[in-house]
Amino acid sequence: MPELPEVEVLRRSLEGHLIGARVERVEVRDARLREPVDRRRLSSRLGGQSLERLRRRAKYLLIDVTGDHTLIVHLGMSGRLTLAPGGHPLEPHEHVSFYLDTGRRLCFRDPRRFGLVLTLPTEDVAADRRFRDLGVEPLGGEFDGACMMRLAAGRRGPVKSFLMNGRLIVGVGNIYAAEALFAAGIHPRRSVARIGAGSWHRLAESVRTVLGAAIEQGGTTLNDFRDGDGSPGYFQVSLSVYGREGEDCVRCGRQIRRVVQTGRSTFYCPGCQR
DNA sequence: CGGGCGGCCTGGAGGC
DNA sequence: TGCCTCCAGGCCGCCC
Repeated sequence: MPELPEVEVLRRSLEGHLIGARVERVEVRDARLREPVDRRRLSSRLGGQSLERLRRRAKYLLIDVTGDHTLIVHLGMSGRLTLAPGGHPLEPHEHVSFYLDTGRRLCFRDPRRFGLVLTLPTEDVAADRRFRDLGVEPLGGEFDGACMMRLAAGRRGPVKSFLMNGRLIVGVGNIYAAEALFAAGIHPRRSVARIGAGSWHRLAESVRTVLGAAIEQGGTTLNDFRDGDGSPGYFQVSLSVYGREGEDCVRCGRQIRRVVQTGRSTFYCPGCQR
């Protein structure tokens, strides 16, 4: 479900409700996520602590708490993190619940259990194996066409795989890779070795523009994305190619195609993307 | 070393 | 209605 825009929308929507709140209790009902949830660590590191800051790195949500620890949440494919009244009935697949002194409950639910909930000492986050090899933030100041060109130097393989390689660039998943390539007029199968400076510049701009627009519109809700307040996003109506196989291209009128690339669907316009 | 692919899970959609 | 297959927004590790 969630790529960078969805996690950023989630972060922004939760921030106002969570900063300053204290965790009274953590309940783990099903510890079997992508990695087993460490119940005792979660409780001892979060219990009684206040939430101080919400950050995002790649598709991870990072919540710094007093006591110098950080709660790390990754939504995987089907995860959600929402606020509910403390006594509200459990959501389906609500595997982890954080009971707050505001009378509300932060609910982590994840039917497919590809998500992640863990804590680390704040000072250890950057060097942790999950974070140390992450690539550049596409909305950060250092990301531009020249940066992409450097990252692509000496590489081969299709540009779509390059865009989705989290060791190079983070946060761009299957939806936004397709949308950015459409916006830049680049065919998803084009080899990175055959992209010139002008195209890299356009692609970098497209990535930033698409991600930024998606954030402004509350993310993409295809099935189940919700922000912290339970509100869906609206960017799905702005998608030009993703999920639109057989429809007419908004720009040139030709039919959008779907192909499979490294096991995943790729949508593109054969007229606009070369 | 880098790229491709299967596997991890469950649920929803669509075909028969 | 029910059963089967396919497909899904991410990521890791194995294989070549």
